[in-house]
Amino acid sequence: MPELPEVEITRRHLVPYLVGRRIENIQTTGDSYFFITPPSQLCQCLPGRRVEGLTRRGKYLLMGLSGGYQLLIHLGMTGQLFTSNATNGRLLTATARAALADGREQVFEPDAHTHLQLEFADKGPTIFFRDVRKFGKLLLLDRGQVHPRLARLGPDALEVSGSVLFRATRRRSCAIKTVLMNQSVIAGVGNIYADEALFLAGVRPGRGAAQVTRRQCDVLAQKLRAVLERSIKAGGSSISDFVAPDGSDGAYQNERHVYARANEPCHICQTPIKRSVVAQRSSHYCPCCQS
DNA sequence: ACCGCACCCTGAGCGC
DNA sequence: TGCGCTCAGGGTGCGG
Repeated sequence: MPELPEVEITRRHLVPYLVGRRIENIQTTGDSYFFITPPSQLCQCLPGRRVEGLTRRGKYLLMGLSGGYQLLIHLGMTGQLFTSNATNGRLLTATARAALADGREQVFEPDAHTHLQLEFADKGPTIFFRDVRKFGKLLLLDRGQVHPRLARLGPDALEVSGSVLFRATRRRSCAIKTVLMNQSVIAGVGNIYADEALFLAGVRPGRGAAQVTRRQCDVLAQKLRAVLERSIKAGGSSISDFVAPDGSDGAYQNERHVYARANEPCHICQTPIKRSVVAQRSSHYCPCCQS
């Protein structure tokens, strides 16, 4: 489940593999709703273009292309971007794993879930976009076009302040966790890091947003930034599908305090972690440390 | 303006 | 043992 840290790690890994290279050819799977821009149009527009940059807005990646075009990528829940020299067994078929064990050069074999392949004029590593559940999004933006979804995004979660959070929580009847995950309030926070930051701030996910004090908003914003920065350092969370572009797994899942730890003891007070549903999402908290 | 819900899709896990 | 069904999972857009 890629959230801000996983998207940022993906971006950092891919920059050296993308920027300055010229796309020669692309391959796609067939029309599907997650291709906001139809594959036929991508095939027409992408080849020949040089990649000029790769930036991130919240959980979105923006690949800058020559001619002023931009490819907008959202990884959804199970989206993966990786290079053809990635060697994570979870990405490979049995044949490819055997080849790797034999010391032969590993070749990722695109499967039915590999929706986009970028091949480059320099014949170097290919870039793959794979998404089993198809919750991701691919969209080509024309010169100067700003997608409404991007325009609506709030400040990046790495830069969120207590005052932004405090203002957003006033006169709202929803739960504090709903506010944290609202991308137009803060861009980049999903279920895992919302639960973790709420734990560190001592606030229950289901607490009414308007009941959170100014002081708690400051702490929450600070913990949120800390948790995201720490996860980026650890290589992200590889809880289900996340694999970095070089094939490495993240390690942040080993540092989790509450997420997906229902019934396990709290790291602080040993009370069993509780699971509840907030905003239609499973939420985890310590009933003793959080109020 | 804000909130809650349906929907997108597939694999894992369970029951028969 | 094997088949088929149910549901989890997160973000977004839409309807109320």
